[in-house]
Amino acid sequence: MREWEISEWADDFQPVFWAAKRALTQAAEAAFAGHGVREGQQFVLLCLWREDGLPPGEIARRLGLATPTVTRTTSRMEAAGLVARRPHPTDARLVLIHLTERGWALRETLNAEARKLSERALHGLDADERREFVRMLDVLRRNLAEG
Amino acid sequence: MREWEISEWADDFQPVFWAAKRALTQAAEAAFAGHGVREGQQFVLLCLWREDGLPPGEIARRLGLATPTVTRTTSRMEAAGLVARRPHPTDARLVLIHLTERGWALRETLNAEARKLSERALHGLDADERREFVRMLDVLRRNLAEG
DNA sequence: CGAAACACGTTAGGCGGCTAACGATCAGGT
DNA sequence: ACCTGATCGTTAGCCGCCTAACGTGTTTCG
Repeated sequence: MREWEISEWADDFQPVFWAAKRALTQAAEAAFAGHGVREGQQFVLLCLWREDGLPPGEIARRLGLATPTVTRTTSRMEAAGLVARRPHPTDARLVLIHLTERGWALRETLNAEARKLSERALHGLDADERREFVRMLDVLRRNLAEG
Repeated sequence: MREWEISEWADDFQPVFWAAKRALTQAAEAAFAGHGVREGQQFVLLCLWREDGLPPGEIARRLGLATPTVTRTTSRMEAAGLVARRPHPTDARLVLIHLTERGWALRETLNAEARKLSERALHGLDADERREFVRMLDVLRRNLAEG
């Protein structure tokens, strides 16, 4: 039996990764939804907790996202009362995204929620395995990063 | 991008996974787009190559997706000439998704494309590491699977 | 000093994922 | 035979992600 007859793909890496990705996305959505934060917004918050008052393009650059993604995400977050838009004092092209009190207030809560989620996701893997796992994920990202 | 020295979360597992997931999604999109197949549709094709003529609900069950996702995806694939809808001979509730000639013809091409993508993604990891990686991804999925 | 080149955010539109609600069909119990 | 309850596919609408096109403001250079 030749190898390509055993499984369709050379290995089952892609289906397994795909399934894991959807599982984590859904679990994260469930974990954050109760606090009015949608999956994906947590990384924007993470970014702003580290440095508040960034323009959308800079957030996109730091998170590796396209700028329109950040524009629309922050619009929704603004509607949800998490952030506020303010004009840049000297450069009228720029818009600065600022955390609201509510955005700051969620910091500890969401960090705890994220820790719980990671713990649940990685349950059964010891510290070495977790390190290896994160390392391999990063290898993957670097391998696929263009430019 | 290299901006990830996250100290906010207990570990940086989630951001790294998130970045890897987007990288793989985009790379897969790029790999399949030239053949008129969009990211996500490859798994429906994989499913039908194994067993043609399945109803949407069954495809959803096998792939772990919600039924409406499959309904819409197969609609787009129908418009793209990859599959065709046919009524079930005895049960009028069911719709059977059949591969077209074009859907069958892409089998080897897309498998080759997928192998290339996996090879590129996992470059630098030996066979043992790849097995471990896939195993840990599956642990993750099982840990997060509800029910 | 003015026009071209550049930088920035937004809008428009597409795909992939989801849940909720709807309509149609089949199967079971009375 | 009929009404009830499952089962199935589709529609509608939300969010996350993307690219392309647009409009406005800034910078640069002739």
